[in-house]
Order: sequence, then C-alpha cells, then structure tokens
Amino acid sequence: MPLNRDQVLQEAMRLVDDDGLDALSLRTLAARLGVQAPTLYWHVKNKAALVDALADAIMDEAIGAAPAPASDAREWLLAALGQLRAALLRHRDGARIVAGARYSMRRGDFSELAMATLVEHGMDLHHARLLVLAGERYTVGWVLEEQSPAPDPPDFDIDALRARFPVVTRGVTEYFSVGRTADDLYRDAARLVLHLPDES
Amino acid sequence: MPLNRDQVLQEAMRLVDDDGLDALSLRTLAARLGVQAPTLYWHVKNKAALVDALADAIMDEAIGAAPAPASDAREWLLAALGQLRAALLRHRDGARIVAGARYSMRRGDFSELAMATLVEHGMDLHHARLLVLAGERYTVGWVLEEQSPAPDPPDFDIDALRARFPVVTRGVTEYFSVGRTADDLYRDAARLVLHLPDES
DNA sequence: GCTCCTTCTCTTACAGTGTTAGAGAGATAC
DNA sequence: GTATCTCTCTAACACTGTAAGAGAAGGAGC
Repeated sequence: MPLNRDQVLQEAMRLVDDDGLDALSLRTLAARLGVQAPTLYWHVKNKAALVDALADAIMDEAIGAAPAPASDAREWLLAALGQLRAALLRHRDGARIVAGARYSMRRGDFSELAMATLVEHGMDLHHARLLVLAGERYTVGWVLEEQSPAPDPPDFDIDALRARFPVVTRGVTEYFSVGRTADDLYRDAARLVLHLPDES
Repeated sequence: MPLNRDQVLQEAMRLVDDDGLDALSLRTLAARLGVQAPTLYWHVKNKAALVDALADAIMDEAIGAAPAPASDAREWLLAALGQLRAALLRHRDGARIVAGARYSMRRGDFSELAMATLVEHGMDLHHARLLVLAGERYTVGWVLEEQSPAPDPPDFDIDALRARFPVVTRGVTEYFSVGRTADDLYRDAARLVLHLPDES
C-alpha cells in the first residue's frame, strides 16, 4: 500500500515530538517511513509546507478542545487560551512551530471562534478584538518562553543570577514558595491580562 | 588592521537587517567582511552564539531606551514595553532573534529593570512579577506576529477571508476605519493588558 | 639578530541540508 | 495492448555549519 500524506504528517509530528524541530530533516523523516527523501515531495510541497501542516494540526487540537460557551465571556476565553497553551505544550517546540507557520488558516479559525463567542456573549466588537489579540499573542509568547530549553550547568550559576537579578529572583521564590506551579503562573498572569478577578 | 568581534557583530546585524535572518550564513557574512568563513570562528564560538549576540544587542537598545521613572508605575511599564517593541521592530526578524536566543542575560536585565522600577513605585512584588512577565511575553508574541511576512496574492484571497472569518474581518475594518494605526493597536491592547484606562 | 609565542587568517575537507530532474515500476482505464 | 496516472526511485546540485591544521605577521625576551 502506498504512502499517503497523512502518514507523512503523522510521522513528522512524532519525529518532532521525539527529537525536536531541529531534528526534523526530510532524510530522517523519509528513513522512518522506509522511503527515500525526494519521495516526500510527492506528498508535500516542500519542508516549509510540511511545518505549516504541523502547525495546523496543533491548532486543530486547540480548536477541538475549546470549551463550550460559558456563563462569563472572559472566563470562557481564559479556558480557551488554556487549551491553546495545552495544545502547544503537548508537542515539543509546539509554540515555535505555530509561531513560524507562514500560511495557517487555523490560526484565523481560532481567532474567529474566540471573537464570535465573545460577541455572542454580548461583548462589543472592539473589546473582543483587543482581548482576543492580546490573549493569543500573550499565550504564544508565553509558551515560546516555556519551551525554550534551560541553560546547562556551566552557564547556569544560581548565585550570579541572584546577584544580577535580585528583584526578579525574589519574585520567583516568592511565587513558588507557597506551592504554586508553572500552570498557576500562566493562569494568574492570564487572569490579569483578561481582567478577571484574582483567584489565588 | 585585524578584524574584531564588534565588526563581525555589526556586519551580521546589517546583513540581517538587509536580507533577514534566513539569509545570515557564515559564508556570506565572511564575504561581506572580506574574509573566509572559518575565520569567523576566531571571533565567535559558533553561529548560535552569534545570533545570541545579536539578541543581546537588540535588548541593549530596548534597555537603553527605557524611559525615566514616571508618576504612574503602569504608564512607565507601557512606555518601556513600547521601547522594547520599537527595538524589536527596528531590526528585521528582531522578535525571532530575541525569542530564539539561548542564553541572553539581557532578557533578564530588562525584566530586572522593569520589576525593580515597579517595586520602587510601590507596587507589591507579586503583581510586579505578573505584570512584567505578561507584558514582556505579550510584546514579544505581538511583534513576532507583526514581523511574520504577509502571504502573497495567490494565497491571499480577501473575499475568501471575509467569508471564513466574518467576525474577525469586521473587527479589523472597524478598528482601522477611523484612521488608527498598527502602533495604536499595539498600544490599545497593551493598555488593556496593563489595566490602564482606555485612551482612544 | 634570533627565537618563541600570540594573534589572526588561510586552505582543505566532511557530513549534512533542501531541492530538482528525470527515469522507471505498477496499477488502472480505455 | 496501449496509454495514463500514481508513486518511488537514483543521481546530482548548491548550499550549510563546522573541524583540523597550516601559515603569515608581529611583538617580547634575550
């Protein structure tokens, strides 16, 4: 049975999940599919289009996981953005893939869904747009940072950091000292962005 | 007179500004400096370190342009983030460069400056941290999107977009129909993120 | 003057990348 | 039985980052 496009995309996603976006080469992908590299060009226009398709797949997960309309518009948006973050985090380099996508209609689909839902809840168009734009870009920027690999020991001198960034390190220890998690941090900052009442 | 590291970085930045990050190869950079590619390894550890240095340079511009302490803490942060955005926009692919930097102390310097200023203004540590984190990541995510090249005509069918994204396109036309600019959009959304009173 | 050492640039080479051109196998349609 | 379509192949090109090591130029110490 011949190879098909879906298998290519699926295996590409697996490769990225395993070894990261930088490890995605057409030759190694082809090898995992038991095929030669140029064969992939039958199923996919080029590498950029392949990565765009991965971005679409990730955004599809986010859209599919979007919550049902809730009582409060802003709470709904927070939940939707939380699902976006979860979809990005689910795949290694997910934020980089989505942020780097050239032509992704799914990005627009997510915005459309979010704005339409807010407007349905009675929010005016102007505020819905600002809120969705801010929320999306905040979230992508956030996960981009979350997924960027931590420096290794030689460059990671905790004492030097404490000396150079006293206020920041105090803020970090203050935040996490009471058992809060990285998820809490995203959510707390997101609530701030979306003008939702403090919860912690 | 021998080449030195600063000239390498300066020319690398010029190359990126001219032709984009994807056009930055050690061979073309070397050619512009009248030198062979491996020579660059004397001045720079490797290409990743070179890009990190570019990120540092961009962040230095942002830090150097940070405003003097103002009367209102949040207004100050808005101005500082505006300068961050300006520094990113000043260089082609600036946001990609900064977002992709592996080991940049300057990122921390910016956060430290921002948080320290907010705390000096009397804001409590907890809120300063959330606000700075949200503001920075929002801004980087924003400019990342701003700098991603627009699709070319074949893929850019305005009518198809209007049909697929009715609410979004209505929002876009509503916003820009009264003469507002892309700068306004960033600022309006940023004021929302930072809980500053609406200005437009 | 001579030697040593440091600083900087060179040539050569390697293994890997995305991508194109075009040949060819295998099934299907007429 | 021939033509067509679908899919995979081989071979090659131009390019990438990077390593190894030779060699030129200049100053330091004697």
